[in-house]
Amino acid sequence: MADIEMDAIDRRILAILQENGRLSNQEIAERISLSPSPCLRRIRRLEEGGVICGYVALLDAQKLGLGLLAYVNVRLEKRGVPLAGANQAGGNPPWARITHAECFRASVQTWPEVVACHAMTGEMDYLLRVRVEDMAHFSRFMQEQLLHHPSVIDVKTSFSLETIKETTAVPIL
Amino acid sequence: MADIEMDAIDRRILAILQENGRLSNQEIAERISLSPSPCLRRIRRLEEGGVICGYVALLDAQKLGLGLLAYVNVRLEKRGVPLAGANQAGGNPPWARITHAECFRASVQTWPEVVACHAMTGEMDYLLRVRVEDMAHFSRFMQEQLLHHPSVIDVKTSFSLETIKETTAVPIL
DNA sequence: CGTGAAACATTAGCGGC
DNA sequence: GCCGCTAATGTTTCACG
Repeated sequence: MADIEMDAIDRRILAILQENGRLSNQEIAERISLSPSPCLRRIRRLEEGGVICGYVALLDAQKLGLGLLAYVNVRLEKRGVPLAGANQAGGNPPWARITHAECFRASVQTWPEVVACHAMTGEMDYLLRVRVEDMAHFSRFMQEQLLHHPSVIDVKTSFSLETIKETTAVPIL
Repeated sequence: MADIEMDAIDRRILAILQENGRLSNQEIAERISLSPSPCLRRIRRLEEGGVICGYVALLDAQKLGLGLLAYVNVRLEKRGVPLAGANQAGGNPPWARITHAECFRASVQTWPEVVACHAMTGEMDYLLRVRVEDMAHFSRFMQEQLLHHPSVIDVKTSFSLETIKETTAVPIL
C-alpha cells in the first residue's frame, strides 16, 4: 500500500471523520467549505489508500455486561517448539515446524476476550488487553486458555479500576 | 443512564454496527430480516440508551506519521498537594485544594499524545497509551510533560514492536 | 411491525478553471 | 490536475394502518 499524498483539507476531513464517522458527505463538505463531489472523492481516495481503515460503532462495554478490563503481560518460551496438539488455531499438520511466537499469535486471534495484543519491548513479550464479564470469567480464561497454552511461561495481570481517558482518534492536528 | 432491555435482535444489530458503522439502515435491516423502520427505531433506542456511544472512522496511525506506540506506567505522589502553578489544565485558583490524582487526571486530558489512560491495580497507579511520531517526540513528551509533572514520581515505559491484534469491537456473541 | 411518500444524500458524467 | 454542477438513483424518516 503505497504512501499517499495528503494536504490540509484531507487532514481536516480525517479529523472530522475520526470524531464522528457517520456524518453525511454533505455535512462534511459544508464544514470544510467544499462542494459534495470533491469532498466525496477525497474521502474515497483516503479509504482506498488505507488511511481510513474502516468505520465502527463504539459500544458501552459496561452496558453489555463486560464490566472487567484487564491488561495481561505475557512472557513466552523461547526455545523448542510447541508440543503436538497444542496448536488449537487452524490445526497445523504435526510435521509443520512452528515457533512459540507463531503458536501464541495464532491462539490470540481465536480468543474473543483478547481485544488487543502487542509484541512489546521490556521483560515481558506481549501485552494483552482483555475484556470479560467478571472475575469468574477472567479466572476461567486464565486457567483454561492463557496458562494452559504451551508457549506461555509467565503472566502478570493488572486490572483497570477506572477509565480516565479513551479515544480511538489519533492526534493529527 | 438507566439500564436498557436488549433482545437477540438488538445484539445482532450491535454486532453488525461495531464491525461496520457505516452500513445503511436498509442493509442492516436486510441482514437481520426486518424492514427498515423497526430496525432504525432499535438503532435510535440503542443510541439514546447509551449502548452505542458513537460512530468513528479508524485511521492508520503509521500513514499519518504516528509510527510509535508506547505504554507508560505511572506512579503518583500520594501525600501533600500539587505545588502552585503545577495545574496546567484549567488554571484552578491557588486556594482550591486538589489531590495529586485530580491534578494528574486533568493534565492527561490536555495531552493529545495520550490516547488512553486507566487507573490500575498493582504497583503502578496509571497506565497510559501514548501515540507519537518517533523517539524524539516521545522523549520531548517525557521530559517536558510527564516527568515534569509535580504529581508523578515514577514511570516505566514499554514500546509496541508490532500489533498482533487490535479491535474496538467488544465480544458480545 | 410494515407500508408508502416526502425529504434528503450519494454518486457518475461533464464542462470549466 | 482539481473543482463544482446537474440529474438519476438510493436512503432516511415519519405518519398511519
